[in-house]
Amino acid sequence: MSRELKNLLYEHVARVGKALSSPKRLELLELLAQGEKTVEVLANEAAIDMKLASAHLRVLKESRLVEARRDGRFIAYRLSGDDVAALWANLHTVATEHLVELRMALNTIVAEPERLTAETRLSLLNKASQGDVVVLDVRPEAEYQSAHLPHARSIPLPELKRRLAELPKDKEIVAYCRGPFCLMSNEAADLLRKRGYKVSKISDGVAEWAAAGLPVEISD
Amino acid sequence: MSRELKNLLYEHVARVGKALSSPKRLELLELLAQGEKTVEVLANEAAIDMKLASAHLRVLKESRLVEARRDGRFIAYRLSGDDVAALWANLHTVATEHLVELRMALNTIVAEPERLTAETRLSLLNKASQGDVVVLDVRPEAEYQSAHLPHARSIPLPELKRRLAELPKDKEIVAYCRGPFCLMSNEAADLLRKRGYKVSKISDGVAEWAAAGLPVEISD
DNA sequence: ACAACACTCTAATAATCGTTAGAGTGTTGA
DNA sequence: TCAACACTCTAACGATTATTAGAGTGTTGT
Repeated sequence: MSRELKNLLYEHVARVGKALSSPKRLELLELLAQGEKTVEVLANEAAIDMKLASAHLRVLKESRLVEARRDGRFIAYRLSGDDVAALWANLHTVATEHLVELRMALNTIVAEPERLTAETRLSLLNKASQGDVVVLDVRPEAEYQSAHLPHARSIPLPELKRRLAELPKDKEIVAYCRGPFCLMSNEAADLLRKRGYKVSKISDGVAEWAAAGLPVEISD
Repeated sequence: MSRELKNLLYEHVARVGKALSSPKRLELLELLAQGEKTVEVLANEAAIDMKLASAHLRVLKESRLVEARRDGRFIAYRLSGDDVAALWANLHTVATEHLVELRMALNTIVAEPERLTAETRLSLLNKASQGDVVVLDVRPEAEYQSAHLPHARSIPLPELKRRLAELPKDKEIVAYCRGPFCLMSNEAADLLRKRGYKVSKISDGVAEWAAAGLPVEISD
């Protein structure tokens, strides 16, 4: 008697799983984890047709992972909650942990599969608050405004070359961007390293950072 | 140039999402979160054909969420790691949090949608360790052996009626089972309440408990 | 009121998935 | 060595899903 009701429960959860079963939707979700964005922006950044982006966003909306809001002629989407960003972080962590193919694919892109531990994160937070390291956010400024790591400084990747003067040569610099699948911080680190800066990169984005239970800052 | 490589990453993660997109697979995953089980047991408990169970388990295995091990004539499946159980807990939490339909469906089954907070869990752990409450595990004994909440006592639901003498009438009893979608602890609580016991039920199973960062016990 | 814009909705196709049936594989006990 | 067992694999079907095109909707600026 309760079997059909139980099946109903699993079916509802499976709706969320289904929303997470398409690469494009995951990419959109990661972009939305950086902050609210319009369909046009999302389509551009994910390099897909706007109609297709709209269709995928509809699925995400029906599974209640994202919410939409009309802003003039634009429609802006955002995650339904911080727990959705945490779910995304959890999902790609499990995938990276267990899927050998994913780890190999990651290795062909960046020779750095190491994940941050609770200690490295805390020590970074500590050093950042004391000014011992410069935490560098290389995402677009709007995403920095939406949320960023504590004490982080914003220099979007395209502006980095002409804003080098803002960075100290004697301090350690730690660059980050959208998360483990984002290459902006790699490019930034390569650029800075060539110019003689002491720079490293971390794979965390704000979603991963928050999912680890650490605080993020929001620019008013 | 890096776009195809990036797509590859999302495709791999989507494989895990795809594995989570079928109600039957989620049910199997929840059963496996209780411990290692054979295909036959899984098929019986999920009330599906063994061939179908085998097919679903194959998908789960290909997405590396579960592992298989031959044990004589039987093949036993288990989760690939604790992070998989945590992912399942995270998934159904997000679903329950945001999907109105799921919450309503849950309400028709149990009139109790409340989720445990960090404080309730800690206070339960505290009271249990001091013997102020009896934590009662009503799952099959094998699942208790595999992992159970700290200080929990095992009385499988089918044996409860004839083992009432083991439970005190003056102490608070807290029953639990496989998780928020499992009804065994509800049945147990109903039974005990009718007999005059001071009993309540929590929605946590070992997966939810562990996902909250709390320790679980394993019987040797 | 009208055109331009930023989407969304509907419809239609090809590709993929869930489920079942039947044959095949590896293991155990006689 | 053989039968029984506990699965897995292959093939096949109907049912979904991804993607695109074309028409439709609500908003803004003139």
